[in-house]
Amino acid sequence: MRIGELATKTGVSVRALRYYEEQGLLTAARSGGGQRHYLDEAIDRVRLIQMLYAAGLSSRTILDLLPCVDAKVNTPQSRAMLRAERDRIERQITQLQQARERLDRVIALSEGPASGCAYTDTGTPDS
Amino acid sequence: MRIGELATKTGVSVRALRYYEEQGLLTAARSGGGQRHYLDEAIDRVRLIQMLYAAGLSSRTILDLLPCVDAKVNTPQSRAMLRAERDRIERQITQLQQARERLDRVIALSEGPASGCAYTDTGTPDS
DNA sequence: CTCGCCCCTCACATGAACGTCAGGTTTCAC
DNA sequence: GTGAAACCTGACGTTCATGTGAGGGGCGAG
Repeated sequence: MRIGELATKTGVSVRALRYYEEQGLLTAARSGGGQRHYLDEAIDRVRLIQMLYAAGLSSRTILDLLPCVDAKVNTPQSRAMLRAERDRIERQITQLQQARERLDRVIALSEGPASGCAYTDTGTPDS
Repeated sequence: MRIGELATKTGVSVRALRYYEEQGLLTAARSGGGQRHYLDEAIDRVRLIQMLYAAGLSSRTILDLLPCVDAKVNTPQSRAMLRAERDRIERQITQLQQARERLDRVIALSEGPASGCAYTDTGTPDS
């Protein structure tokens, strides 16, 4: 499969895919004229990369972690790295939960007492 | 208190505080020569801003939300905005939890079977 | 062979949240 | 009143993950 198809199937832009390759996160075979060809596995790979990006990891960190995830590199260092990142994520989850609680409190206040708000407005009213 | 002290007390850089003001997130009185003077309340304000930044909100979004949080602006629109952001945060928490689970699985694999790893290495070995 | 669509490689642009340097002013302790 | 520390306003630099052309080549259908 060529790059456009992979882009479509993963919902990631062509540019982003080239960028992933540039960063060493994704590899592709090249056919005669230099066009990239991907295996089906690339789809999962891209989804994993996206997941880690969404978790706030940098491409550099992802590059370090990928060998641990798929090639099963397994050294004390790699385990420490994995745990470190997981802990980072945990801390971030905690922070997010605090922020959410803060917003929840504000929301409760605004919806609660003396708010002239008996209805529950579940969507943004078209402005 | 002047900007340097506020920076020290909040752990945020002077530059960042000026940036917050530039973005309309933080206001300061000016003394004769143009220097910023902050009330003690500014400390909490900055901490709130940091919390929201940490939750991944943009300065623009924070700017929109702050009036709801502290000036108690309370309109259907503001409530919808608050809920929208809280939901965004919730979704991000979910994504992070998925990423964490993924890492947990990898960690379990690497520490578990046939790993020559009977000890539990809780820290990064000084490299 | 040629049209059209997809692909290629530069390489500059973007936006967010600051860092950093330059050149100048204010404040405050002494 | 004076010198150093802290502050001021620009304004350009940085990093990251892309967006966005420009200019040119690959490749299957007819």
